[in-house]
Parts: sequence; structure tokens; C-alpha cells
Amino acid sequence: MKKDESTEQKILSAAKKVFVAKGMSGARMQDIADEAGINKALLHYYFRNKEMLFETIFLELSTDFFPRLKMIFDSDDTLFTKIEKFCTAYIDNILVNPYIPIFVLNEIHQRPQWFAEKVMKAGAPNMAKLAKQVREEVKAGRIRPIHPAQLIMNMLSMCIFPFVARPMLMNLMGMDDPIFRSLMEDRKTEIPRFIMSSIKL
Amino acid sequence: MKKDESTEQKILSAAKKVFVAKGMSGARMQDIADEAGINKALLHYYFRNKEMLFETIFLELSTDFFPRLKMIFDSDDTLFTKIEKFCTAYIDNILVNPYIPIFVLNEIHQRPQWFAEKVMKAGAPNMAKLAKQVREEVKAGRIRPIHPAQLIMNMLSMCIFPFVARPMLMNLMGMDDPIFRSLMEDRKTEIPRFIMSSIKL
DNA sequence: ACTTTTGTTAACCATTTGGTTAAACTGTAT
DNA sequence: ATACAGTTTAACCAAATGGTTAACAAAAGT
Repeated sequence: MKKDESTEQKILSAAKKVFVAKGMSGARMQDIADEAGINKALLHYYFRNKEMLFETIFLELSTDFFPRLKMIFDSDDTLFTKIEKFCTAYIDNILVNPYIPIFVLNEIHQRPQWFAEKVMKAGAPNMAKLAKQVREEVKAGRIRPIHPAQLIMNMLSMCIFPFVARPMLMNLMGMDDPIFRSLMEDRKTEIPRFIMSSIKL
Repeated sequence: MKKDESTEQKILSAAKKVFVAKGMSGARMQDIADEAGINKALLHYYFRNKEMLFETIFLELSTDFFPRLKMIFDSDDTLFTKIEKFCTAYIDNILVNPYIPIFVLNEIHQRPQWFAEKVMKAGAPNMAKLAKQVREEVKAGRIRPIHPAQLIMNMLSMCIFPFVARPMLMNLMGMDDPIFRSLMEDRKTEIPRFIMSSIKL
């Protein structure tokens, strides 16, 4: 509970923390109230119910993230530059809030329809331009033939997955927190290198 | 509800289905009973409580999966063969039950301690041999320098992540189910090619 | 045949949980 | 001072939920 924020802000911070940690179905309104240091009824005063509080948080996370993607992918940079920028920006971002991806992906999995309608249609980035860029590089013979979707999935996978699977990977390969963090720092440059090394002719 | 199975089997199938779909905290004992076509009290007759039923399912999923990994990674195959075998085997497997990864990863995230103690210590595969193999290939100059952990994470990421992020990816890149499936089929060979193309000298 | 064990159910119980209500408090304009 | 709107709380409520009980049915011993 942070003292100097407005009540609404305290609620939002608390809700974000609890939802991200326990997921929609695991989060308790009482937990959120406690975390915010307020009465439970006050939650319902600011946000009608759990669903609306959840949507607010989820939308905030999405509208925070998507524009950044958009900016990178819709720019006039070269393919390589975009890959570099995305990996650095994304990993840097996630390192500050490492549990957001698993939370978001799990909730999307829980309500794919709702996500498609309420979140996606709002401000989803358009991958078409990036895909086109890949096709052109292939056609120009500057990179080896690859389906744009495969390349994009590879990049997203390598950037995001380690955070989603963090506890499993740490156990599997015997890492502790500092090692994990250091490996993730390295990945900001390692992934672009890995990708370019794979597709460059 | 399948008619010819034993009651215990009916419960296990139903529980697996419901847990995988809704997660531990989202699953309801009543849902599982309904899905199994039995009375709710019978669940508690066979499995003392929700926690034990959950652990049974989770352990079953793990002990089903880990030995397969182990077999591949501990074999005497070359690094390249192992990569090929893993990607094919894993994707083939997951295509049959595509929602298991997000379920498993989310539950691990929810209870990392429990996972480390109860699941990992049982029959987790050992990545050391594979890592050593990578280091040797690097030293022998047959592949370009790369940290074994990074290479392994890249492979796991590219194989698993698309299933974890399936609804998001489908929305983001405008795919439908057949397209997604076909892309995943392609990945069985595309990922090994991508990796080898990246590290081969 | 009958007794004992195993399997199954309907009804019930205690707790948790999301949500409501009515009263009290706080600041501000009159 | 007082009225008033917005804010906050304690107490409460109804539904959902995990779990139990006691009675009943079906097998399995004897």
C-alpha cells in the first residue's frame, strides 16, 4: 500500500499485483482490498465488480504494450533493425515485470473470444507490414527462404517464452535468479544474432 | 463421459479435461463430477480432495512427458539428431493435446516451490549431457560459439511457445485453425533447419 | 443364505466469496 | 453553523463451493 496515491490508483496497483500473481480466478477481492489497505466495499464503489476491475487492469496492460510493438513494427527500419529493436525493447520491458506474460497469455487462453473482441480490435499491432518486409528480403535474395509467420513466431517465442517458463527452466537447468537475469540480458543481443545468423545468406 | 472405463479412469479423464481447460483455481469439483457423469461425493471417495486430484493429474502429465525428454536428451545421438528428434517428437505430441503446455506452465508459476520439490525431484531430465555436447561442438569448431543454455532455451521456446500463445498469435497474424495446424506441422522441420542454419559453421 | 466389503447417491454442512446496505465521516459551498 | 455531495467503513447477505454423512445398492466372501 503506497500512501501518497489516490484511492483509485491504490486500488489499481493492488489489483494489478494480485491479478498478475494469482490470475483472475485465483485472485480474491479481499486480497486486493488488503493489498490496497482499504475496505472491500470500496473496491465496489470504484469498480462495480471483479470483472470490471479485471478488465480495467487487462486493458491497461494491453494498451500499454501494443502501441510500443506497433511503433517498432510499423516503422521504416530495415528488417534487421526491427528485430534488434524489438528484442531489446521487449526483454528490457519484461525484465521489470517478469510475470506479466504468463498472466496475460493464461487469461487470453481462458477467454479467447473476449480477447479477440475487446482487446484485439482496439489497438492490436499489424504484422502485415513486417511480413511483407520478410517476403521482399527473401525475393531479393538477401535472406534465405522462410515463411514470414515462422520467422515472426521464432522471434516472439525466443523473447517471451523464457519468462513464461521461468520456474521450469530454472529448475531444469539449475539456474538461480542472478544467472537467469544475466542470461536474459545477454539474450537482448543473442537472439538477433541467432536469427540473423540463421537467415542471412 | 466414456461408458466402458472404470470409475477411477472416468474421474481421471474428466479431471484432466477440466483442470487443463480451467486451471486449478478455475476448475470446480462439480464440473469434474458432471464431466465424469458421477456424483460429486464419489470424487472424494476416490481422491480425498481437490488438491490430491490435482496432484494426481499433474504428476501423470509430468511423468508422461519427462521420460520422453530424458530418452532423447540422454541418448548417444549427435547434437543435430537430438534437436531434430526433440522438435518432431514434442510438436507431434503437443498437437494432440495443445492446451497442456499453458496449463502446466501456469500451474508451475502458481506453485514453483511445490513443483521443484514434488515434480522435479522425481524424474526430471538432466540437461547437463546436452549442454556438454554443445560445448564440445563449439570447442571442436563445428558450430559457432553459443552458450548451451541459450541454445537449449531457443529450441524449447520455438517448439513450445506457439502453443502457449496460440490465441494471441492467431489473432495477431490472422490465422485460423487449419493454417495454425499446418504451420505447426511445418515447424517440426523448420525449427531444426532454423537452428542448424544459425549455428553451423 | 447371509454377512462383509466396496461403490454410489441424495441431502446436508461450513466456509469462502462476490457483492450490498446503511450509517458515518470528510471536505466544501452556502 | 448547516446542508450537501463524495468517500469510507462495519455489518450483512446470498450464492457458490469444497467437503461430509448416512443410507442404500452391488459385489464378493463365507
